[in-house]
Amino acid sequence: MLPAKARLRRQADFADTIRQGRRSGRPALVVSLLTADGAHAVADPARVGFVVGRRVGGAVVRNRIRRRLRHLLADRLGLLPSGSRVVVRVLPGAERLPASELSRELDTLLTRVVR
RNA sequence: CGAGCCGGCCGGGCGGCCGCGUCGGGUUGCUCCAGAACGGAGCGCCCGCCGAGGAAGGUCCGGGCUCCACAGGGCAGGGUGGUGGGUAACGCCCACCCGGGGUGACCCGCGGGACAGUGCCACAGAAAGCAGACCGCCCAAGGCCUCCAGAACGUGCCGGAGACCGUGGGUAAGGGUGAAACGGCGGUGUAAGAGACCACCAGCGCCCGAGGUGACUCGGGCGGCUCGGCAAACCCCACCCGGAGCAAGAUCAGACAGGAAGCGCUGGAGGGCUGCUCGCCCGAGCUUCCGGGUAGAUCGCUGGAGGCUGUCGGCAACGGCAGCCCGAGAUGGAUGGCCGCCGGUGCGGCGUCGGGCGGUCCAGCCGUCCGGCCCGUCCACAGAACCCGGCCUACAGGCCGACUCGUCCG
Repeated sequence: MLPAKARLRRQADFADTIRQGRRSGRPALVVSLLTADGAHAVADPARVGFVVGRRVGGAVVRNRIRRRLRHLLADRLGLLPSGSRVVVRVLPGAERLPASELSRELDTLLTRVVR
């Protein structure tokens, strides 16, 4: 799981990241990344948030996909630029992917976005 | 053994690696406060405890809790509806009564009132509520026709019988329709019939006796002989209900910018959280439009109508007493992720082994069925958000117990 410091908590963080960040998508996921601009944020670790719409499924399904992704992101926090913010949007269908495919999808999107 | 019925319970298990949240403890890590010292706070790190459900769900009832100054009367509105009990309370639960279903264990019932009133009863049917009568049955007089007879023939007339036609009257037994048709059956009776009368039965009303806290049941007598259903139509009766909801509410921090119009300042605008009204009370601001700002932290927040065991009372729901235990508190929202093994159950596999049957004289081979093993696949419904008591809905599979019916054995 993600430690508490690495989570996006505020509505404004989500809105900024999705609107201004670099975005890359696949049929299952969409990843947005916003790198830190000011010098004040360089010391902070990267922070991650998830958007799972109601169309994905019921509460149980949405919780599960979010947990799986959170575990995957926790292993990859070191790859992200420090101070950056990441939002992962989950599209319907992602919950049916097996673990290996889900991690592969996430990796391609992350490398594309980080560049 | 088979079929059924009722109740209770579980709803994956074990292991490896890596993680998350609250709380408690430690800290020779870093920063800050305080500084003589003990120390305190935050961020880390280490250790330990605990960490989703039977429905956490739908949000349909009932409460606790919080705020609305007090929570008063009437009307309106809403809800409930056999009886007795349980409970904080309920629309819930238990027991019983009544009605219906089942051979039975059991199951089902939104179960007050239709002489307080208004209204409705589709289709069919003559007629759907208070009286009436479509077909039919019967009687009377009339018209017309046929037949018989008056010893023969023709015509007419008188008499008798019958069919048909319309008229007047008597009937409600029969027909047919319907969810429901003015009691059922037998007899007396009659022109035909009819509770017109009689016996029995059903139903209604009244009285008496017995049992029960009661709903009600059982028994006896009398009466007039019979009077439909729908209140989940309005309605009537009895009882219950103030409103909003944890985004309740409280504290702290922080931000901003006001302007215009209208009404009013104690003979009073406006307000007291569903409407109207009476009463009581608060009361100097209120309403609309334009423009601007904030939506952070802490508390509420989990120990409670709490669980488990024993015992006593009670048919039971449940309650009393005693002992033991502490079982989530997140806030972009923890309670998990990846993998392996085991366990289930159904499906597929022409994979493999064994057996039965059929084809061929046999072996072999082929077809089909059953069982074991292996491989693959599948293993439900569903995620706490202030907390409880219920209801309803969803749900793969499994376990336990009581009882009923049928068959067989002793």
